[in-house]
Amino acid sequence: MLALVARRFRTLGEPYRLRILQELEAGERSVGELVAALDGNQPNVSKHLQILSDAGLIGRRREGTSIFYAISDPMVFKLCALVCSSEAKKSRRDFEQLAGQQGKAKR
Amino acid sequence: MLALVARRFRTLGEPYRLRILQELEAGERSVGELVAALDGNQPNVSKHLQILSDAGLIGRRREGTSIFYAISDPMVFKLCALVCSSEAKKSRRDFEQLAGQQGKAKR
DNA sequence: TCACTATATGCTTTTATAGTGATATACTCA
DNA sequence: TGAGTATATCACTATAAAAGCATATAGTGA
Repeated sequence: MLALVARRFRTLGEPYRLRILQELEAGERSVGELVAALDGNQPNVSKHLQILSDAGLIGRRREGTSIFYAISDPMVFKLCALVCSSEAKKSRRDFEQLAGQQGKAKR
Repeated sequence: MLALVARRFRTLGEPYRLRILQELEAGERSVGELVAALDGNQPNVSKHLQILSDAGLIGRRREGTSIFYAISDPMVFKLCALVCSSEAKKSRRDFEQLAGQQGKAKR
């Protein structure tokens, strides 16, 4: 169970995959569109899409020879929002601590 | 920015670290206590604690020669809860899809 | 069926990270 | 200050996952 959760987090722990999700947040995209938008190479994008799809985060739909991917579990954006706000807090803390140390150093 | 978020997810993408967090959820623990509870070796636990600490998820407090770690960002448990519920949904979907396929195969 | 396009997969190299044992550091007490 | 204990760090090995290239598969239209 714990391993499953860890696996899910790891799936999200790749900047490139987050970029893909970000792009898909605006609406569904074909592989080609993603490759163009993210300036990546096609096999690599396909592989990341496979991983996201296996994790159940995105879904696929065929249209002619193209395949369109779309977010299937909007939870990911809640997760990102939580992490972002937490990250912001941490940055503030780090900054204040740094400022505090410099204050001490001056005395 | 995106890289920071990814990094945070990756920090959580390790079963052993999740176990540590789970253990800390019950209250602060010294390194030795964690090593005993998780049946791990000390250097490894220390390294994971370092990583969690760098991410700002846990904090440290010294008491004599012992160092006690404790959750400093309870957000992690919200994250886990979200992932767990999403994981449960996915499992249900997978199961139903499998059941559907078997139904077809029988005909 | 054949050429063409879009996407997926296999294979190899590279990189990142976990685990492990030895050792260093920090603290306490005699 | 020296012995003893708790924790951290170093150096190494092993493993997993990403990038990249070549190639396979699936669909379309002539």
